[in-house]
Amino acid sequence: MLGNAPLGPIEGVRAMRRPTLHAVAARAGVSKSSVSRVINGEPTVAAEIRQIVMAAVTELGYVPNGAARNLVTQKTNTIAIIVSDPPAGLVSDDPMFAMVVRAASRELEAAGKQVSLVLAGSDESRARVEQYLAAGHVDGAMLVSMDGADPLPAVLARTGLPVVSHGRLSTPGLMPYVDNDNVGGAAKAVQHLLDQGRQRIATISGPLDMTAAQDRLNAYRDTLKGTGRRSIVALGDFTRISGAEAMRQLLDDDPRLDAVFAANDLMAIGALRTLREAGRRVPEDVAVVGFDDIEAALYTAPALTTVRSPMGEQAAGTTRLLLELLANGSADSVILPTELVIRESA
Amino acid sequence: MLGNAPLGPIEGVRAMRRPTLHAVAARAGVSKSSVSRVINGEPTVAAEIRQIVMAAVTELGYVPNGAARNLVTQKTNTIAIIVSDPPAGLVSDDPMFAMVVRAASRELEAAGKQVSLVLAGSDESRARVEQYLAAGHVDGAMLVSMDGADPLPAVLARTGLPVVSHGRLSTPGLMPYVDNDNVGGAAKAVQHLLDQGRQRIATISGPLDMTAAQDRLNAYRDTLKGTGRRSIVALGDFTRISGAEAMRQLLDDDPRLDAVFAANDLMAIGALRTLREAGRRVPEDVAVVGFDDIEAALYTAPALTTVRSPMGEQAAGTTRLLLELLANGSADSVILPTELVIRESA
DNA sequence: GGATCGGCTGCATTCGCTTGTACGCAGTGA
DNA sequence: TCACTGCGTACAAGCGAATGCAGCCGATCC
Repeated sequence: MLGNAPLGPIEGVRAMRRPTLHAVAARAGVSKSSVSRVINGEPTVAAEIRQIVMAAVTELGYVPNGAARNLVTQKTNTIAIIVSDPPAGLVSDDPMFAMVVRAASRELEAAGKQVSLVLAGSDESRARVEQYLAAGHVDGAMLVSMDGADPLPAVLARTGLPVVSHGRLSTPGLMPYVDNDNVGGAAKAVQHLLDQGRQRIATISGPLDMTAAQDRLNAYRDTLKGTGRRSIVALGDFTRISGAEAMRQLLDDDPRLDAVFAANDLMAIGALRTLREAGRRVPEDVAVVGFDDIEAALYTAPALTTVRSPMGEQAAGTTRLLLELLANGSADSVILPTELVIRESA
Repeated sequence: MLGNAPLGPIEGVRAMRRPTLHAVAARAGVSKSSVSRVINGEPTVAAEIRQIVMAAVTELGYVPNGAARNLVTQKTNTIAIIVSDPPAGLVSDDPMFAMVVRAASRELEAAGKQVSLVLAGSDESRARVEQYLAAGHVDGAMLVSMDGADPLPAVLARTGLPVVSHGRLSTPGLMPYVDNDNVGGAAKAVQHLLDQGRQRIATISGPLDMTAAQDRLNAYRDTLKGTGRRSIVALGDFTRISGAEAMRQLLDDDPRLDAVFAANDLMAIGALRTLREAGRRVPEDVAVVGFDDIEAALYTAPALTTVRSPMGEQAAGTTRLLLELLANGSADSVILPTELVIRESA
């Protein structure tokens, strides 16, 4: 059906086939094996031959065919970054996505690996992902922001493919991961509010099928425990809009609250808007603390007090973990420290 | 150096080789060709045989090997998304990146294509990109946010690989693209400020090696022309911090300015912070208009008046353009309309 | 001077799959 | 009954590169 461009719109030199190993060998007057050895930098090649081959390579502009190489070596030099995709329509400018994907890609490219980006959304697409990985397109995979209900991690772990996770998974022991100290960070945030003498401290939680949200909520509760304060919880999903809505609900539930700990900065930003609309001053009337310390936290009015989680570090660390797993066959999970950053909002 | 896992940490069933076409054929008692035809959904297969083959496939859990398939078909079903990467260290939560990569990935996966994400940063990495594409790893590529100085577009265009660009390139005619109406949008923004009776209208420009920044700056100048107002320009690089700094500089240059058009929302957000620090009220003292209408524009205080550019649309459109190019051998560039969104800041 | 050794090369096989071609079989018309 | 269609199937030839193995060479040793 395709092929020799019968009268297609592209005319002229229809991309004369790229030169092959064979062509280079012929040009250099040596065997294919020798060319292959030169290309792969094997030391068992006479300097003179190496020269001749290199000359032929540059002359012909030879580049080894990836598919052929993958086929025979059974390796692809490619790593999949698998990101759970929010339901369609909900296209968000999630800073997490940008930071993580970018940092991980950099680390992988530095290690000479190629990156295959996979969005795991619907069930259907998840089946595709499984097929894709089973087809041997990649040497390993890195999971990003999987929720607890997702069956993908378990499936992947069973394939025998080296896999690591960016963030702890609900099901323990499936694969190594790099996470940050959500519990410690959230505790510091709430403690800071307590230290300020805040009496009614609410929280806006993330989606509870994600461990980061669970950890942060639990730490909030644990830190409040024994202080005589009750916990006031609203549920969000880590988006700005959900933060704004949750804040509205919190104000309804307890109009006298004087502090809010949002489980991430995006929701904190949403909460700030609701508070402004409600005529509450921050931090005088209500103190707000976020989590993550995304760049935007520096630009809110007032600037956001938050917990710094080293996202770039975490992504790079996860990548290195995978590379280690690939090299050694094993790797140990890592927890990165978090730190309170005090600005204006609390 | 590697290979048969002499005494590596991974023990036990070392992933018994995946079944091959051959194995399925043997199990089903037919030839490999028949299995291949069934797998590829060719109609010239008897229903009975198809059944038997399918049974064997599911029984053995067969998944065709990607590399082998790519090798013989000379296609990879993979598209590269090539994003110019800011210099290391400068890891940003660029909303553009998230939106574009996500939208494009979705569109590609919907079309059954796999996505290869490539960060083009240093010169060295750019050479790698070229090699990668020449190695036949992908069927086509999509360029994102290339600056004018980047030689990559020209190189790629010469390889004969189908390539499209997200956003117009400085060098015209190299490849089709999808852009949005930067000129029209910027004109609307500035006109809005004029309509308000603003007298001293400044602008914060983006990096001038990008066409989007050029277009927006030119439209600013053209719109001001003939109104008796002079143009006041500061240079940014599309980041928040650069917006904040540029705003500081503008206030130095002309303390009496009463309006600013920032070439994107991120810089507008930075400008808002500087204005707040300088004690200027927005919009009473200084009106601010941004560009892009990223989600964050809804959450600034005051909410940002801006020009909506359909980023997700643009990314999806660029993807479809590439698919069309792949299918037809040609495709026409597209310009998407932009629209002024009036909120509180102007 | 002849056997041995070590360093390089080239040959042939292999990876797993697609596809052009030859061929078998049953059904049809003469 | 036989040649003729046609549909479907099996066979075999690659796709392009990596690699174990044999063989060639000159150099070394006795």
